[in-house]
Amino acid sequence: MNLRELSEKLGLSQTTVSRALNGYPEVSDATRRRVVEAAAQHNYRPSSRAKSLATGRSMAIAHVIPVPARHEMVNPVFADFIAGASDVYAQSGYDMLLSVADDGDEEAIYRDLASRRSVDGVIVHAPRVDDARLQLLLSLGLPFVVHGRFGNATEGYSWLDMNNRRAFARATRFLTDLGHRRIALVNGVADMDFAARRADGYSGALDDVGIAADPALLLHGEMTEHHGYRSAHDLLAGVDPPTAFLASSLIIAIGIRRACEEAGLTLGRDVSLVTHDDDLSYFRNGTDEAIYTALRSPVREHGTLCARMLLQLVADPGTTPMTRLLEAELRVGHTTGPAPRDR
Amino acid sequence: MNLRELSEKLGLSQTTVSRALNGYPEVSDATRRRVVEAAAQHNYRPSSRAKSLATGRSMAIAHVIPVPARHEMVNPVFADFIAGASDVYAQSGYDMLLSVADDGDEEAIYRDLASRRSVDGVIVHAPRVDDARLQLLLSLGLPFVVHGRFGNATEGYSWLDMNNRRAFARATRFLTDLGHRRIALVNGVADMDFAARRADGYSGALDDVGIAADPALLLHGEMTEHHGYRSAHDLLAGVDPPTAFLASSLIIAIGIRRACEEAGLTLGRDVSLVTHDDDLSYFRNGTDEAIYTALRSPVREHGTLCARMLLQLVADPGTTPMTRLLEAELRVGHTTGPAPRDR
DNA sequence: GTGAAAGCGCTAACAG
DNA sequence: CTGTTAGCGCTTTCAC
Repeated sequence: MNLRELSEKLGLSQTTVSRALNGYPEVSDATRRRVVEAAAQHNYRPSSRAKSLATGRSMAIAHVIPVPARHEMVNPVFADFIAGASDVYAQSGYDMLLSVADDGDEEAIYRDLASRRSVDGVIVHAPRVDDARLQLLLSLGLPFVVHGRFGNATEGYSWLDMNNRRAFARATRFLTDLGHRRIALVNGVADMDFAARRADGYSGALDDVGIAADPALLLHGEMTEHHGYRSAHDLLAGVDPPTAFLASSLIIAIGIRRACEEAGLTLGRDVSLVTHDDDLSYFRNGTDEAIYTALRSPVREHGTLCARMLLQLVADPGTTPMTRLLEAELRVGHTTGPAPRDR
Repeated sequence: MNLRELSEKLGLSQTTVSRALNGYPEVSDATRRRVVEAAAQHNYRPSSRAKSLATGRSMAIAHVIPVPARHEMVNPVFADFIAGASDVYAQSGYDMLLSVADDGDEEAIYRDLASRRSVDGVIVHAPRVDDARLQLLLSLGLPFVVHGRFGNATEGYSWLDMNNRRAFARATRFLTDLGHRRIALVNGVADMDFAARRADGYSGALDDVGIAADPALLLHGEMTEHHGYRSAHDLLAGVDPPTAFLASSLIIAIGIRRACEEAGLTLGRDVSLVTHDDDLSYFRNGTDEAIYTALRSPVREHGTLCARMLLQLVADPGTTPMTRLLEAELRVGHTTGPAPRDR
């Protein structure tokens, strides 16, 4: 059923039917009622492509998520983020386009999206410290919101980020206050912006209390259980092992926990663990928590916030860039404790 | 830059330019070269909406993924599946639309997709044993492929599934052969088709070797770490605890492992663990494996296979339904062993 | 309050 | 080999 058929069936012009359905005021109440009813009855919905072509707005938003080519791994935090965003889109009548980009041909994807005009805006994931995408996106003229930031370039575009530097400085400081002096940070991939800021917060906090950062205790890698396990395992087997771990994600923390347990260490007593917690729904359920001492930062909410920002930007392209810095909440529980005196 | 502008710039008709770009044979080589070059230079790509409207094909596929409303949880296996599928789409010039459906208004989403003609086909996720969606989808006339099956309705539509029944029968039999008689199955939500088949395989295998199934050992719930942990924890604290666990997913297995470790039990010695392994990239990296005894079943590959099936269906709507049943591979490692003699 | 007509940017007969 | 023309299904002036 299309507009023409529906209007013929009603003995009205396409114009009137269209106006009635789109809430234009100049339609009589009686007509509108009749039209709306017939539309519902015949299950009529305007073709999204025809509508897009006529209005010039595609009513769709793209999310471009990077997949490190060598691992073909998708970071599950995207799932939560996307769930949050898609709520917003659904409520506003937008569709969500998902593009999985092999590291590297991301640029081609953005160009494609822009020149094919398939979406009205883009959410950019996983920005790196020094990322060519920023210039590209600005030049493309496609509204976009970044989840995170592009290194020092923090102005001239819209982004939402959590205060990674402060969060990790705070967690580090929390551990040094407990007497820990050898604290390992099992971090994400080094050129990711979030990882750089976290490393920064960590080093800064050590500096503040006069502890010389040991490069061996700062480990970069993928956000995987394996990275957490391997890093912790190796450090614990080495000389002068850390008494505390700072994990850059819940998954990494789970790997660390496994290594600690295998080494016969009890968390919160023999060794402490603080993690950044993406609030992965997969691991949470009710009040129980697998890893209890965490910097809480709900990604799903990030998704809804970014989506809202973008829709606003799309609705009014003249808007000046919006930025939003969120603070993580430090929740203390049974996986941390004072540094063991004698080891 | 649109087709009109490009053709004017070249002094050719839109038709010729369109034909040159779309690889039609009747264009002279010289012209084609000139056109292709100009298109590349001006970064021209046809508007996808205009193209869709003209051709009647939207060149997009939707994935509808359900999110249990109460948990707002997204099962990460979707991420892997989608990564696999999106590869296929990218190569064939298709876009991927992602719809996150609150349990319940899934039907509205399919109707919407169909009547707005925003996609050429749909991948259906998480079918239930008795699922109203099957009839709906058939009546909608929108090509679709189901990842899994709709209970006993295994014909008249296209699906790809793994042989859940056989896989779990096999794993169960493997454990009974090792001498286990009390085997717990920590399964997914009961009305999910995959969970029903797994329970079926499990009970059948117990039956075959003359073990009376104890209902207390069959636990249904969400695919979360918490469900695994809680189930195993409770069983281990109860009377006559199981000597082996069968986990319906890697995440569940991780929860089970935690409960076992907390109870002071060593996997593969005091208690055995076999898991269905979705091959979640998050947990895999290199050759290391967190849980080693597993029914291997690579979801990412399921994604590419389903996508290929669907594209074929879309290309030739007359195709008879395709079905594909994959076998899981049982890999045996250090998390299983004979049943402990005395407990 | 309603309708006729133009046009969004492309593809696809049909001519030549 | 190239061009002319007529849509695809909607929205949106502009008239009435």
